[in-house]
Amino acid sequence: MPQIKVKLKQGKELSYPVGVSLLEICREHEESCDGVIAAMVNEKECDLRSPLESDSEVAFLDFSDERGARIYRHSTSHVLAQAVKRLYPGARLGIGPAIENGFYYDFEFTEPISAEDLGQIEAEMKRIILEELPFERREISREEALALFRQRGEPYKCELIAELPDDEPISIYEQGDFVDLCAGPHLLDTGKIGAFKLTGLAGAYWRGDERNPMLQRIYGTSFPTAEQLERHLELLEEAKKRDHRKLGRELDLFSLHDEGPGFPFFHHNGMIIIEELLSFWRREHRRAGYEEIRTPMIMNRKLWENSGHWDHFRENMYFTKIDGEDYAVKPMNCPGAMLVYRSRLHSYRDLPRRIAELGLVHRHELSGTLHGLLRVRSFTQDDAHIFMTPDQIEPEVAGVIEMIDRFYRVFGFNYRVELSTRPPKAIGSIEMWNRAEAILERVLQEKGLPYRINEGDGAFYGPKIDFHLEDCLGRSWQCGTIQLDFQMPGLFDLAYIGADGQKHCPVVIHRVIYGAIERFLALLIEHYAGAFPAWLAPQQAVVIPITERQHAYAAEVCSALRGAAFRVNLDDRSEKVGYKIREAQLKKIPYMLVVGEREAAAKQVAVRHREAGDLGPQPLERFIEQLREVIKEKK
RNA sequence: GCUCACGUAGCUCAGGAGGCAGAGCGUAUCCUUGGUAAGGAUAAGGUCACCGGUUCGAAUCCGGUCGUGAGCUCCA
Repeated sequence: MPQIKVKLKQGKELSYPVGVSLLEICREHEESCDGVIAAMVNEKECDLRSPLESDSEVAFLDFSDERGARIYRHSTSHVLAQAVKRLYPGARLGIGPAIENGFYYDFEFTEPISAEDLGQIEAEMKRIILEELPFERREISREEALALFRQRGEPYKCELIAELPDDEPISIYEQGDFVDLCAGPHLLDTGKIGAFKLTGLAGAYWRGDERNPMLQRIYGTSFPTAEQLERHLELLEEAKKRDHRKLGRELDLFSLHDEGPGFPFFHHNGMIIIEELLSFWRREHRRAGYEEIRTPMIMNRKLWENSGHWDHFRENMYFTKIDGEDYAVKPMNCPGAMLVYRSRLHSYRDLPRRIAELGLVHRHELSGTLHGLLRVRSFTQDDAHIFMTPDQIEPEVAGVIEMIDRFYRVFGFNYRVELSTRPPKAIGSIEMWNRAEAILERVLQEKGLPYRINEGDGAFYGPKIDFHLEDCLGRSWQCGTIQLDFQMPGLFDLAYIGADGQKHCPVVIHRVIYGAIERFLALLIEHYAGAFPAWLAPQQAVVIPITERQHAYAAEVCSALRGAAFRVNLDDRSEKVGYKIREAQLKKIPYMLVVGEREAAAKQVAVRHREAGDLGPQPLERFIEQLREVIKEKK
């Protein structure tokens, strides 16, 4: 019998007869096969059941490997689909991939199901797991596949098969009475699934297109052990405690009202944080050579026709009539900045001209997309438009990338970068777009920033580099963005006089750092779980007298701190220290200054820090210096 | 906008086969002056989201509207 060479990850080289299965190799050479989910054969994911036909490099995957976890959960989604087909034979299958931390499967039910039905489906899944049905792969021809799924009444599967590329082998996986079109690989059998839970039910358009029918998507997750599942669910519960909507109410930062859906109301505490973010922002921007302007909220329709917004953004805009003429509430700041640029002549020596604006924009977003402060209908962009000569593009884009990185580091945010390319609804020539995209890509590569390409997601006037941050549940939100624009300066007839004495059209970068202050604040709340560093904390310290006899001294301490420009309050209610401390902890105030008889006599304060606890007494002056330092360092 | 779910006191939530609206926290007043995460007493507080229907009677059942949540689509 002919032999093949098998090289294992550990470097061992073995010889086996052709057709040996990965499972046999695993049994011989892995300490335990229990946790092994699938294998990588020459960098390709494979079922353990599959035979080896030629010399191969083999590595086994368990749940700790991201690919292993994905295969594990994908197999769970097949069990879900099997359970659904047993309970609802008329249900049609959509797709059922693994996602981050779980999986989903889309179905079209004859009658919509509700969340209460998930329990029954879970019970059926448990039965399927106990049946230990093997996942069996088969490769079949396109005709066979179409016939099979047509006969089983699966039009969505047929649609997928019809669109598979010609050279792609079509594989199906069978487990007992269930068959699914699937590239695989899968677990050995359904019994290998340890613990799972169905976590949600939602609508989802077939193939993500709103013109298609809406299917019902069942979400779930699975883990090898019940303990791991339990821990995951607990982590989710913990994460929900950081939710900015909950903390925003508890810390009195902002509120949302039926009277203005999507239009947030900021309270005093929220305003303090915003003001700190903005003054930091202004300092940094002045230093980086930006000027600041403010343009009107409402401008004439003609401006929006000129800018292209009327044609490309109208469904997101609000309108009004003034003296019988159409006006629009600005959804973007760029046209205003264009007018400011155009209000005087420019020499190439004036460029780059960096014009910033903290502009409040309004956009009509679909009601179903509103989400706390993360998705609103009015928001403040920390915008700037950089007017440049073409040869200034790369250094300016690089400068903005550095600035965004500098800002996000201050808060300790990890971010993800995307390059968004030409959308279907775009203005300008394809050549311009290609050029602009190439420039952005080049700068990203020079900066060595890892990035993902987001095909067709650019603004209508140009491609962009987007910076994404995550919320408490790991959902990703676009914040910073750098958009390159060769179109709008031309539409507004902008010019500068070049070294050659001729008129030239400048290029523009649209960019934001925070993105929207509202969204950034929401992410900050979740990032810090409401416990803001002292420079941002609405209240930086609270003075806590122990008895009424220290009220006068406490008031003195409080006004000394206020005199030093700190945000401090005096808690002179007739409550016990423990009570006041508990309340200050819950309000996440960084410093609590307890003053009793001893402190009053020695002109001291007993400092308690929100996280570090009791730090003991110290002279008031020393505390003031320390707090000043902490605030300056933004720690 | 679409799918499913939800809407009871400032907050968190009970309850309700159709018959006087409940708790804890918070708030107010009084007592208590207490050394590092909840001292005690009393009280106030709700057209049960809104509009309509069924009914002798609706917070409860039905329909609609608005809002909210999880997703989808869309986006800073």
